[in-house]
Amino acid sequence: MVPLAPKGLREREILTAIIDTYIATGEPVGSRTLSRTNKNGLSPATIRNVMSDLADSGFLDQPHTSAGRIPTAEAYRYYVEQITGTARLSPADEEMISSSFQGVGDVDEFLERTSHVLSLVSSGVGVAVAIGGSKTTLDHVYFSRLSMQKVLAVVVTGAGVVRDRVLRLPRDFSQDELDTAARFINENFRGWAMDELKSEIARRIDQERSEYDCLMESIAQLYRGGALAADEPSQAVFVEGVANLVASERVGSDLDKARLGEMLRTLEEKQRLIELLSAYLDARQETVRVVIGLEDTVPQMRNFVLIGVPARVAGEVMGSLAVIGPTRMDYQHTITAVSYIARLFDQVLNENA
Amino acid sequence: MVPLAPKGLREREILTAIIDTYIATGEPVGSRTLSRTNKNGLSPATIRNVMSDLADSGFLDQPHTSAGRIPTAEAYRYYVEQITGTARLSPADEEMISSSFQGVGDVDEFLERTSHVLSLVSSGVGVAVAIGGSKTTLDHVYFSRLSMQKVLAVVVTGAGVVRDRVLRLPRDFSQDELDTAARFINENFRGWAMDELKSEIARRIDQERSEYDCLMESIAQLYRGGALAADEPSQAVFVEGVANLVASERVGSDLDKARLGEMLRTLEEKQRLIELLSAYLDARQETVRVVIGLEDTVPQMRNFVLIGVPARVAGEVMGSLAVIGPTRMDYQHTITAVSYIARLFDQVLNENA
DNA sequence: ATTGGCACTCACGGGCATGGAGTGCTAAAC
DNA sequence: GTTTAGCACTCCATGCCCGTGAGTGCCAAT
Repeated sequence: MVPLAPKGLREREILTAIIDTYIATGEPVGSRTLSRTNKNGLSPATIRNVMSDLADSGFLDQPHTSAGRIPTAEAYRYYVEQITGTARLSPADEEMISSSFQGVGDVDEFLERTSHVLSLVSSGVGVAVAIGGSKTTLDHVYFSRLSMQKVLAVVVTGAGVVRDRVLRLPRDFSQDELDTAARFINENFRGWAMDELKSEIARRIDQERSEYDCLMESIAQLYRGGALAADEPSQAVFVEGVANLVASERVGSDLDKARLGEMLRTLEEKQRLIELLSAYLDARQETVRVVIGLEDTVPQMRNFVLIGVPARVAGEVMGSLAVIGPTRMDYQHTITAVSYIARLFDQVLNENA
Repeated sequence: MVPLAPKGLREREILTAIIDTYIATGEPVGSRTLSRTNKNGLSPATIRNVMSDLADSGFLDQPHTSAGRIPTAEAYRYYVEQITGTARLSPADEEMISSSFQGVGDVDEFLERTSHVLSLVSSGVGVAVAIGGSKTTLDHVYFSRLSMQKVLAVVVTGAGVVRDRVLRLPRDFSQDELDTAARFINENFRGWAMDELKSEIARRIDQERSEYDCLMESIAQLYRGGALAADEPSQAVFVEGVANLVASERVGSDLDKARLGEMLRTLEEKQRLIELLSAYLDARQETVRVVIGLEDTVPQMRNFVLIGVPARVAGEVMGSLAVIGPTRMDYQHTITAVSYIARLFDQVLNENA
């Protein structure tokens, strides 16, 4: 295991300077350049020695023998830890961001705008996914007959999330039957956790199989039709800002067409994104997580990082917000922006509770 | 105005052959190549003469003096007209496509899958937008109190489209009030066109301003809160397959990073896409429209074409389906695929009526 | 009308020299 | 012991040259 941080003060200073200039320029940085830019009047030779040490401890790489050095993943990890928590968003940015969420009513809408805003304030792709957590509770359901064997089911959860679905059922239902079924569910199960509710209904269906009454049979059919599927992975995935991947000068020029294509493809695979985010973002963590070294699990994302955080409303996880961007990015700014939006998320949607 | 089609039979044959090979190879095609590939034993010199004529009448271009010829927009238009209506989708493709729409319940879901399927079967980007046409009719509404001053409004239209919205209202409503308002609307306005309904309600609100009764006042507030906004541009835009823009070998290599970036940006501007589609796809037209020369209105889409069709359910336009792809594409296949999906759209969603 | 022949034009790719940036090492200076 | 200057060496990027190949346009012959 490589050491988590370089030992000496001098080493740390120089490493930070290298990363700063590399992020700014994108060119491998050499000792001469550094000696000129840096105020402490160290000669190129001295810096060379330090750089050599840093390379030995795994913080720097060189693309080829006679090129400058570039930071390794380890170096970025050190760098991010270094700057974490030191700054806040500028008032102008806060204003810009929070005004983007004016008039947002539900989670999906918020997430959609999130992906948009994140793509604007960062040099990466804004990603937001909704996870229908199994801890969501039922507020009420509503059924409406649309046509022969077609029923509209609306489920409102405790957190104010609304899901509607059109069900295709094996037999026709009258609106009266549907109302009765809805009333029964609402009176008996308001406030229940969705997964408990579902297993309870499954249990009752089983139990009363022999002495089927009409109501239970209706509910059984509605249930099998997927009426209560509000907690199924809702698959709401919002991705915006892919243009940044090609337009931003920050993304390495080594991103050739083939890899760019694979990245775009990956970003369009919603299931994949959900897995990716849930793999890296622990629901328990409160703070923004910066994942450097995405290529370990997603090879085509070499030189990309994930900056994300679980999105909570009143403590309950409703999804994730993240930026997927080039390692060469303004970490400071992006981290604070992601964090700020997560705070807004709670704040804005809490009013629903 | 350039002539719509070359005159001679020989000219037409050669033009078609040129376009075919250009679509296949992507290289400017020269007289020698053509003379070898084409069965009719014409010498390169003859072909050169014909090509020269075709260039004069505006069907061919040459990138530089000593290169082969490439088809102009006009040539593609001729080509598309030529092949229109001559072929059907292979049974395997039909099977693949129609199976992609298994279990689809509502318009948005269908459109989302459409964009996906189109991106798979074509070498371009699949686009599908929902247009809340003003001719939609009301089936019924349903209001539900979520919390203080927050109300869930669900609008079901005659075509079976469901829209839910969370309203933030100036005062609190009890569920009873909401039920009364919903009942009033449902009993009086079922089957009305949404825009007539809205102006009628606006009229009544105005008229009864003096002798406000309680019910009318509730409805006024719900209406102002946006309860009936089901026909507002629903902004549902689905875009998939942008990876094709970089991965497909069909897209011209002249698509440099800058332009690719602009295209991606354009494809993410939903409003822009809606305008683009509605500008080119006439709601009255029944058949697939092929628009060659997108660069006239959207400069960054040079060398791209739009293949689209309005999506109808029982004659009512619900949106548009389209492919935006490189001029070098399999027109035959894409056109039939788009057309087939439009037919499926009607078929699948008609069951809702 | 069609064809063969011929000179001319470009784009593309390989080979080669050049310049610049950077490293590593060693020996001297502080 | 740390820092620095000097020097040889490596490697990439750039620019240039030039040969090759594909293609055109034109003209004269069939």
